[in-house]
Amino acid sequence: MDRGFFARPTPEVARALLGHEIVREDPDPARLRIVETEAYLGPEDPGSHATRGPETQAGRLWEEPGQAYVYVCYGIHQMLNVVAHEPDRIGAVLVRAAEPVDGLGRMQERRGREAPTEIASGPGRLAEALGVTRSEHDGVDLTRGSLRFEAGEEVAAEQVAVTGRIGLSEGGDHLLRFLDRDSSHVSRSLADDPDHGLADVELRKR
DNA sequence: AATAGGATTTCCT
DNA sequence: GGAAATCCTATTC
Repeated sequence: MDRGFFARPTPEVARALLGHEIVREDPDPARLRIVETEAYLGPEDPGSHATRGPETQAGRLWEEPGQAYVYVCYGIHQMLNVVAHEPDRIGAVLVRAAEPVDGLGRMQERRGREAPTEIASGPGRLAEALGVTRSEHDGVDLTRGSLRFEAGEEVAAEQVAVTGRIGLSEGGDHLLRFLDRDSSHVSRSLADDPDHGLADVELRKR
């Protein structure tokens, strides 16, 4: 995926990433198909780290699209985001879940579980499966290099759902979580979100 | 099946 | 010192 892909409105990038792949070459190859993402906007979004301001680690959200923003959540889990926004704007997309395509064996080892649906069905799980850490990967260019996005097959409009974001104390009601409604590799099923919609319909309302 | 509690780092008050 | 964009295990129904 080239830089231009990420230099668009953040929710649009979150939706567009579904179906594409996140790959890692070093130290061993892994490839997963992205099935769930969330958009985090600028300081006007109460759920976004941007509320912490540009002088904090979240200052990454102000920088050039296409680079990784990796932080630690609850002291344990690494969260992989990609900076994504229009010029002079702010935001990033959290990669929340993906389906193993290649390199399953090594990912099973890192995760300590067998079932393919438990390899990367959650942001902390996904980072662990790929071996992504804040110290190693925060700020790396995800358009090229060992850890990067690669073009896969785009998910059809009628197959992409939007829901509120997960795990937020504030701003969770915004419809900014995007998922492949047919995938069994998501972090939580659509049925658990009474208030969901069709992604492209919601995006058009802006 | 559902829920409760523990793990344990990083950043900011 | 406390909160944080979570996950796993154990315990209970």
